[in-house]
Amino acid sequence: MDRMTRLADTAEQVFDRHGYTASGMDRLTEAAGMSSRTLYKHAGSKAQLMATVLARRDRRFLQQLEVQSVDALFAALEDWIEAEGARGCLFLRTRAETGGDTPEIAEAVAAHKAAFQKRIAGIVAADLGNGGDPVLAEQVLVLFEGATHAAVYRGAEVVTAARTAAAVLVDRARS
Amino acid sequence: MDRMTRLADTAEQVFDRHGYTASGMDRLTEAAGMSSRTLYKHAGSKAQLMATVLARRDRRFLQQLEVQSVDALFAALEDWIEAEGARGCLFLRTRAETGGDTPEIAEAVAAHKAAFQKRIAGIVAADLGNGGDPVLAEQVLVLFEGATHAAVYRGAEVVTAARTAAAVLVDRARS
DNA sequence: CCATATGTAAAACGAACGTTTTACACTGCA
DNA sequence: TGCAGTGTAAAACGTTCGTTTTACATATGG
Repeated sequence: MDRMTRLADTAEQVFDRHGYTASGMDRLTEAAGMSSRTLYKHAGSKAQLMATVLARRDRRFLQQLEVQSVDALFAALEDWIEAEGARGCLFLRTRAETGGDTPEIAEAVAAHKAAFQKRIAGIVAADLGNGGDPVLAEQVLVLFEGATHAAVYRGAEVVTAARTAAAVLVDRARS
Repeated sequence: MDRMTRLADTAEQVFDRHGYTASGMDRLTEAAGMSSRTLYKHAGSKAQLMATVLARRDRRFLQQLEVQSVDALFAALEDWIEAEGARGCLFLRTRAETGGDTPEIAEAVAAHKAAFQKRIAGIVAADLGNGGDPVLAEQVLVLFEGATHAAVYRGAEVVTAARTAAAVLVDRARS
């Protein structure tokens, strides 16, 4: 396991649990088990490190969402939350923390959300077996985002509620 | 307009736009137009100031949600976003930023979300005209939370998508 | 007209911030 | 044997953090 992987993995955990601004470089170097000199050589800066973390998380997250039905989409979210916990969306949180003033972070967030929305639209189209349904896709996206954030304080059961709600909407759109 | 009101109002804007940690006391004193000494006399500390801000926002937000139907609930969210913009939920953002390590903030967030969930359950019960429907209430909450957060990057139109989705679910529950 | 309260302006506090530098140890290849 | 390359440990950089303090101005009420 090379140093950049180890650094990005531990940084993702620290940033996710304590927030971007509140996570000092001391905590990151200690968690990654390397000196600050090595960290800066590999990561460039704190903001670049966060951008790297977000890019890797984007890949990992979208990989988990490689499904062909809306029901499987919410099943995947259940799996994700069970494995990672429910702390809301790291992308939106980070973007809000930095107020969009950090270009590399703002770009990583925008890229992720665009890809995410596209993925949802594709899943809805595959599920319906036609060219897609933009309104339904938007509703599924809202349910997904809502489940992600409501799970923070209502628990993982809200994903089930979102899942059955989505099933109703898909069923309606199919006929 | 007394000083505490002026302070809380401007602090809410600053915190909401730039985040809790990233908002230094200098920016707060300057925005509120008062010396740091006066600020600390009235607010106690930065964390207490944020807790005060959250408590006031909780009152204002729930006031806007004093409606009797699910449709009016999402209409109220549309109004809120038009007036305040879409930056996600300040409560969840602040809680995530502090990692729950600041008791007064964690308590304010927990109190708000409990009241919010109770309000939704009440609106669903009023709309259905019966004792309520816990599953439907959870689904409406997820749609509301989802619209709040999706609006950040998809625009206020997602609220309309959530609104029509909620109408479908309510209609189904009524029969 | 003095006393008290309440405010401002600004300096100062120690701590923590992100980042860079210094000094030194270990590897692998000529 | 020697020389890069890559790592660590730790001090130091200047800045900013949240908070307190000092010194001084202003208004109100007995």
